[in-house]
Formats: sequence, C-alpha cells, structure tokens
Amino acid sequence: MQTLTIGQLAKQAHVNIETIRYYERRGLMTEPPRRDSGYREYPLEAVDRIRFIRRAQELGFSLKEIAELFSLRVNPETTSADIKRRAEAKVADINARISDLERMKAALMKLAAACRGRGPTSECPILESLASEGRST
Amino acid sequence: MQTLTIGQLAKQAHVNIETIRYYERRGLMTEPPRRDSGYREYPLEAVDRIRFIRRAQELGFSLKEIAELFSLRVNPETTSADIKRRAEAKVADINARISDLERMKAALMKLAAACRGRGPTSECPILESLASEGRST
DNA sequence: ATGCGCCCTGCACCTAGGTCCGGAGTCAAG
DNA sequence: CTTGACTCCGGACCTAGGTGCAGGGCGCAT
Repeated sequence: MQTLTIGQLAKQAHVNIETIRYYERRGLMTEPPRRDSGYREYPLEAVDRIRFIRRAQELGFSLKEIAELFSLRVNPETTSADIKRRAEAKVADINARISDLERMKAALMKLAAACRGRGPTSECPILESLASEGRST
Repeated sequence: MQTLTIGQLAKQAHVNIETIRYYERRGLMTEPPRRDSGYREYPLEAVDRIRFIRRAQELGFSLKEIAELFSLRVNPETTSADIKRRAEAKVADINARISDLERMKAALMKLAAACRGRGPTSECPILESLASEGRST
C-alpha cells in the first residue's frame, strides 16, 4: 500500500508541513503510524482529509466545528440516535448558511442587473439581504 | 431623526463597542457625524450594517472581502460596467460556496439516514464530499 | 561513508480580528 | 452642581490559526 511522507502530503494538499503537524495537535488529523525512524507515514486519503478541512474553513467553519464534523464518524459505538441528532443539527446550520448566501447572491444579481440601466446604482439591497435577527452559529 | 450613540448601537447589534470602532478603522463603517462633544451619532441603519458584517463573516468572508462587497455600492460614479463585473465575480464565488455546502449537506443527510439502520455507521461519505481539486477563494 | 535533502521536536513569532485599559471629557438625573 | 454612566483616544493585550527556526536525526545516491 502506497504511503506519503509529511512533505509529500503537504505538497499534494497545498499546505505547509507545519500546518499538518498543527492539525495533528488540534486533533483534526489522527496520528499516523510512524516508521522506526519516527517519520510519519500517511495513507493517500490524508490528502482528502486536509482538502476537506481547508474548504470547510473557507465556508466559515472553525477548526473546532470541523473536528465536530469528523467526530460524527469515528466512534462506531456512539448511539446511532445521537449521531443522527448531531448530523441533523449540522444540516440545519448549513441550510441557514445556504439561504443567507442565496439572499446575498440575489442582492448582487439585482445590483449587476441595475448596472446595465441608467438608474442610480446606489440604493442597493445588499445590506437588507442579511438583516435578519440575531441567530448565532 | 432618531440616532444612536455607539453604546446603544453596540447593544442593538450585539457587538462590543470596541468592535465598532475597529470596523471604523478598517473602513467597514463609514465615519458617522459627531456631536460637538465628539460623540459619534449613528443612524438606525448602522445596526443592519453591523449585522450584515457579522453574518458575512460567519459565512466565511474576511473583513477585506466584506469591504469589497460594500464598495460595490458607494461611488455611484464608478463605471457601471466595472461594478457589474465585480458583482458577477462575487456571485460566482457565492455559487461555489453554495454548491460545496450542498455537498456537505448531502453527505450529512446520508449519514443521518444511515443511522436509523443497523449498518456500520463508520464508512461515512463526509470526506469525499469536499474532496474537489484546489480552487482557492 | 558522506553529503544533501527530508524528518523529528519544541518553542518563538506572525496576522487577523478583536478586546481591554487608563486618563480625560460629557451627559443627565437627582 | 455633583455623581455615575457613557464617550473619547491611543496603545497594550488576547485568541485562532498558522509559520519559522534551531539543533539534531534519517535515507539514499554517489
């Protein structure tokens, strides 16, 4: 089975080596097996894991939240009902994000459309697009 | 016309007073008029603006990107074509975010669904959901 | 068997985004 | 006209998420 050194992994996932070690400390990467020399030996899937982390961050999830997402799948012994509840909570959060993004998008499209007309470009609806009452993630 | 002091604004927008001053320094809040005493006097809409900033942050936009969003609406004198182009670029970015969120959501729902069965809860599809090739926001 | 590049650990340092503090001035209720 | 709450400003400090050394140990091509 093909494996990667930390340097190769870093290259393939487009992150700094130190970042990988940092994720390991934070519990986002499970500690990989080591060679006798102490070198870490990563399976190929580690690349996906890092890419997932990075994209989830860009989507506004903190490292702590991402760790929570992962924790949904380890522990095959956690009660199914519990996992289900947590997964559904995440889904609700994601739905809220999506709909806010949809509203921002609609506002931006309206703005872009207004640009091909003469109307004053001011008076834009961007602000109103997210003016919902405090809901905290 | 009704106005707010910085403290009232902070309370209504659920942020720290210092955060408001910080946003002003960063150019996210336009400098409000001052009383003779030097006190800032905010219009009610300032609340919406702050809420917009906060939610956009939760959605993964940096303060710099948020400032860019705002810059699309000031300057009624920027060429319409330019604004249009920039707005459309933002829309494309938002579309990418939405589709990634949709994929995460699908993965989570699949996971939740698997939980009402006996099958091993491990082997979940979360990782694969965002394992797309490097696209950087 | 040696040199060059990669890996190890621990710790110092960096940026973004805030948050707190102190000393001084302001406002309004009593 | 005083007192407690609020505001001003400048600057120090804090957390999250990394990033960069230094000093030492591998690994392999020559």
